[in-house]
Amino acid sequence: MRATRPPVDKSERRGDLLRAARRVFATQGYHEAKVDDIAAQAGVAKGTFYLYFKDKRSVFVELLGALFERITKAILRVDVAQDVPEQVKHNIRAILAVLLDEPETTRLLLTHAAGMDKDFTENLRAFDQGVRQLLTESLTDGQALGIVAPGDPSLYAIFAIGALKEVLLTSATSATSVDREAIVKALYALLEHGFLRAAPEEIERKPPSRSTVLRSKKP
Amino acid sequence: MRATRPPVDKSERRGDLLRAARRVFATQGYHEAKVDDIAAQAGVAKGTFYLYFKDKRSVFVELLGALFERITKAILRVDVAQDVPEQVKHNIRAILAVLLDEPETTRLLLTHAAGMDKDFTENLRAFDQGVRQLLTESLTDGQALGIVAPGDPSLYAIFAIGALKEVLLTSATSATSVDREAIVKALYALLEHGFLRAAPEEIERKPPSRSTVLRSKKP
Amino acid sequence: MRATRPPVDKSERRGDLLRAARRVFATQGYHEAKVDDIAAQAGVAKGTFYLYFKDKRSVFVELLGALFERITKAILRVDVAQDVPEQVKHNIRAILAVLLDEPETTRLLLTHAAGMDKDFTENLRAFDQGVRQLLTESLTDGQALGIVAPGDPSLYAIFAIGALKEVLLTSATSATSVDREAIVKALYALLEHGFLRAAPEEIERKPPSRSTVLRSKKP
Amino acid sequence: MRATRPPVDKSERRGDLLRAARRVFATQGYHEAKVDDIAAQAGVAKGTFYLYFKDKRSVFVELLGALFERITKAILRVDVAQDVPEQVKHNIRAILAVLLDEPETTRLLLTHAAGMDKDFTENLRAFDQGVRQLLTESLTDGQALGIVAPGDPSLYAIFAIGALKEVLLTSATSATSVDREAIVKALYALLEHGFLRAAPEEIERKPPSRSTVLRSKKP
DNA sequence: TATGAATGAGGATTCATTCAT
DNA sequence: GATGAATGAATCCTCATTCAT
Repeated sequence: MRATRPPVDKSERRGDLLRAARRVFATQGYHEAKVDDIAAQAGVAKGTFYLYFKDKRSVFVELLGALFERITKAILRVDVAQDVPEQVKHNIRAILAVLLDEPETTRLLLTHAAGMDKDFTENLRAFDQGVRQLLTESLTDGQALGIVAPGDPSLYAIFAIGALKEVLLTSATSATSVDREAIVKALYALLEHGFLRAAPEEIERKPPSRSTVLRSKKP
Repeated sequence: MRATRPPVDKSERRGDLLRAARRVFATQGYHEAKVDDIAAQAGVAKGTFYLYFKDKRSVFVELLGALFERITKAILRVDVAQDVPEQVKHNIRAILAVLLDEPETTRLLLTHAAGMDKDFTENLRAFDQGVRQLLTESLTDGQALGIVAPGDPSLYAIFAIGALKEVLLTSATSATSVDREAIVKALYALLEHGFLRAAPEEIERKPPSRSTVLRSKKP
Repeated sequence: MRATRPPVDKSERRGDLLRAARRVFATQGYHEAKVDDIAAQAGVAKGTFYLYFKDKRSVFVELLGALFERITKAILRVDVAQDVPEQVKHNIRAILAVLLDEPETTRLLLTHAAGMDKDFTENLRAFDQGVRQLLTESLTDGQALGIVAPGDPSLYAIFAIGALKEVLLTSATSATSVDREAIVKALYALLEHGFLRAAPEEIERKPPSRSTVLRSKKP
Repeated sequence: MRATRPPVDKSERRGDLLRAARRVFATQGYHEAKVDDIAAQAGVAKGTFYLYFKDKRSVFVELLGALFERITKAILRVDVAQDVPEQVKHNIRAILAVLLDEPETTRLLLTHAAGMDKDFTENLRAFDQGVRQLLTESLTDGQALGIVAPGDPSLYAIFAIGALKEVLLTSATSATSVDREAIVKALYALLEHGFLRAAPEEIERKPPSRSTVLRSKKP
């Protein structure tokens, strides 16, 4: 009846539970994850869970909150006075670093966060909003400087974010590991030139070479 | 025990319930949606729901199944022998038509489908897979013809899908209505040229011709 | 949400619930018995029931399974080389001991088991079959030795079982306690001589032997 | 929407439903039988059921009530001044006739009636009581005349009834048809002489014929 | 009469949370 | 702190019964 596992260094407990929760949530999703499962995964009794967390929801929120923070920190506001391409790539790289290192949390964010809760969905939207906002502003700055094409900058932000999300989702979801730098390059290339080269009239106008030039990834 | 409401108009019921379910699921998410809510929304008693659907899950599945089908039908495989840009735009337009007309179902798909069920998540992945596959193949064809940039075509597919998903999510999520044709153009422009013009020096260095011309499409 | 009742004495709970279920099932029958009733009878909350049993059906099955086992153990295969009458009486006595000590379980078996379930009915039939089979075999052995009258031994088995069942049912059903030894004797007497002495003239008319004649079915 | 099957002779309906109910109840048991099943089996709509019967329970009660009546009518009180064996056999025969002709109703009575209802169980007990009573009285009369062995006559009644019930149950339950007259003879023989011939000492004492001797045990 | 769509009471089951030890 | 037995609110689903047509 008493078990009281040797005080594993005390404050380890909370981390154990957090990690356990992350794994269980990522595997089963929020609703199929039972507090029992989390406790079992952490190797403690169910009651212990409640010594460290107010309730099931709050662990989930905490896990994603921490992720939000890390992502937020990882993103540097692009200074248009500096080397923009490098900053953009840096941001992509940084976000990938945060999220690909924690495929479980990524799964939480990208596949299980939405199905959670009305309240939390609001949270999530707020975060998304924030990121989009930030990016939109940078793009607007960029347009002023002519380094971003004219057009709706928030649409551009959405596209960029969507593209990034989808690779992350795919990576976090599939078992295969990925070549991060390849993603960085490919995504940056997309932002800079797209990947469609279909412009017949122009192709006709500019006879031989050029498409090569066009494709010449990123000078 | 009572038999109240006269059969309204007969086969309306099923449609009513389907619509009610769509709304409730979209609003509350699968788990917060109670069968009672759906019935109430449809203006019938709880038991009536079960006259038309096996269980709560099956309505959800049916709603998304129908959506999958409509999306699948909407997408035309790009024939690289034809006018590619137009076909690409057509596909974007078609998908937008299906999903922007039903923001609720779109919300189901993009925010609530994942939180459902392990089984259903599998379904969902299969659908995603299918779409990605199709697009990847088209892109591969395109590469052979030089109208798609070299590089990992499945990465391109992922980017394109992600960008599209994100606009859809944003649109379906925000109250504001959107200018579809603007989205079509902007997305197509992204695919064709990206939006970063990050190397002014180079642009200057490479005077009049191509890239400028090419890019000048939109303004 | 509350955690009330201190674990009493620990593993008592299961037994409490089992007993409670037995009583409630015996009183109300399987279908009229609500899980709430069982929990209430055991003095615990409904949820507690499910800590110890998978579902309502499984308690019922467990109760009867245990009974089947006890009955099966109680019955000794008659060794025709030994004192047969004593063995027969022993078996009667043993079965009575098992079943009269638990009138509630007996009621479960004899009046509520059949109304349960198609599946369970099958179970029940199998048990009946087994007992009948065993008895039939013994009787067949007995016939070879001339200590069982000629005739269909399975019919004899059925009669004996039926007679025993009916006393048990009557006893378990009526409030009055019974004199077990009286039952043993009376039942044994039935098996040995019947109770009808209906043909005085014939007995007189047909002097010594020919009881064969007497037996000659239907005078 | 209208179907109104051609008025199959009107009063047929009730009989159809009764027969349908009998079959369904016999097959599935009272609780697994759905009113829908009965209506379907009778080839009418569910609502029609309620035009002829107050509720589900009442059909069941009616079916068994009719059976009770037929059984009651079939049993003739034994007149000890007449040919007793023949009367006994007649009763056995009559009961078999009623019940073996309707194996379904027999199944209702013997396997599904008990699991029904508290109220109905009372009903059933009353009927059983009545039959037992009647038989007990006859046996008591018989004892006065010396044609029934001494001993508790109600116990004898119980045995006889139990033996009969069990054959009926077995017959109604197994697919194989049975030789009624064989049952009559065997049961009567049981009542008259039992089937055990196990009396070793006596066997030694009465060399040749023995079985007669054996049988002479009680009188 | 016959129909069958609609109703909603009723009950089994789950699981987050509490709290006596 | 740790434990895990106990709790009961919350929901899904079934199906006998009703009644507008």
